[in-house]
Amino acid sequence: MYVHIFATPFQGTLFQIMKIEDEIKQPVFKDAFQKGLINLVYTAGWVQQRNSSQFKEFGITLPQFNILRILRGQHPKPATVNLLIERMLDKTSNASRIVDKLEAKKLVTRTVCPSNRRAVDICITDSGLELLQEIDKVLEREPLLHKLTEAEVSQLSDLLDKIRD
Amino acid sequence: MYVHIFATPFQGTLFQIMKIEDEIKQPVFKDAFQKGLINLVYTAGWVQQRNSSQFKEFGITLPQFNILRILRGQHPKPATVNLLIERMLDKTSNASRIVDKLEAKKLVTRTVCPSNRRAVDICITDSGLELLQEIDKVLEREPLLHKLTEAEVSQLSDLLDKIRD
DNA sequence: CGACATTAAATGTATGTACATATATTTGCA
DNA sequence: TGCAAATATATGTACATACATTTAATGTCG
Repeated sequence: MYVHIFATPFQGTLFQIMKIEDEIKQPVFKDAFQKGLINLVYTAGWVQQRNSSQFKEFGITLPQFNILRILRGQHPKPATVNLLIERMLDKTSNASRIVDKLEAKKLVTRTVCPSNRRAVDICITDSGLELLQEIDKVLEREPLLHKLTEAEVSQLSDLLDKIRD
Repeated sequence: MYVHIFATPFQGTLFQIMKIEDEIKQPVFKDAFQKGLINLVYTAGWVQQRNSSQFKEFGITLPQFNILRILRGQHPKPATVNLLIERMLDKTSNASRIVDKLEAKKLVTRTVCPSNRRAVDICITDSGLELLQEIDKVLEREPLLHKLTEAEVSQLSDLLDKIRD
C-alpha cells in the first residue's frame, strides 16, 4: 500500500469537523480545505488498502495487479514497458521491476521485440489471465464505492476533476 | 510520493467519460464507479505530488514533513513514536526510521524518556521549526484545493466520508 | 559511412511501506 | 519475589517509489 496518509498536527485548529475525526486521532482542523485535503488522501488510502487486501491472498501486490490488468487489456497483443508506464500514469515508477516480479511468478512473459530490438514485448500468460479472473470475482463481490449512488459517484468525479483544473 | 495510481486497462469499456481521460491515456471506463475510483486515487496522488514537490527543495520528503508537523503541534512537549504512529494514521508504517532521517538532518532530537525508559522522547529542534516556517510560506502561496469553493470542499468531504461508512 | 543524439529498458541508490520478528523495559500477578 | 505478559521501539525483509545513471539499439545528418 503506497498511499501516504497526511498527518494531523495540532496547530491553529479553529474548525470543528464531523466524520473523518473518528478515523484519526485529531478532532480539529484549521479549515474546511485542510479537512478536505486530508480526507481526500486518507480515503484514497482507505480504498486502496481494502482493494489490496482483497487480492493479497492471491500472492500479488496492487502495482502488480494493475500491470496485469493493462496486459489483459492488450491481450493477445504484447505491451512494451513504455506502454505500461503510460497506462500507470506514473511516469517515474519503475514498471521494469514490477514486471520482474510478475515474470518470476510466470504470470507474464518477456521477449525482445523483433521489429525494435531495444523494446521488450510483455505478454500476460494463461496463468495470469486465470488469476485475474479469480480476483475479478472477489472484487465484484464487494465493490469499493458501493456506499455511493451513481449520481453521487458522478458528483465526486466532477469535484475531483475540478481540483486538478 | 507514495500513492499508487490505478492502472486503466482496456477491458469491457462501456462508459465514456469526460475529464480524467485527458490526464490518462485511456478514454473509456467500465462504469461510473470505476471512473470514480480511479479518479479518487489519481487525484489524491496528484495533490500529494504537488505538495511534495513544493518542499522537495528543502531536502525533506512528504512523510518527513508530516512527522515534523506533528512534532511542531506537540512542541515544546516531546512526542513518542507511538504518538507519531497514531497521528499518521498508518499503524503499520515505520515512524522509527523516518525519525532516523530527521535526526540525521538535526531537525529532531531523540532522547530516552526518563519516566519510561522503553519510550523515546522526540522533539523538533529550532532548526526544524525554522524549516517548517519556510515551507509554510510556500504552501500558503498555492493552496492545493483552491479551485474548489468552501461549499464544494465540504461536499467533497461528505462524499468521502460516505464512502468509508 | 560514421559520429552523435535519441529512444527503450535496465540498473543504482535513497526513501518509504507492509508486515514479521527481535530487544529492552515495565507491569501484573501467582 | 520472580516470572510471564504487555508495552515501546528497533530491526529485518520484500516490494514499491522517486530520480539519476547506464547500456544497448536505432535514427539522423554531415
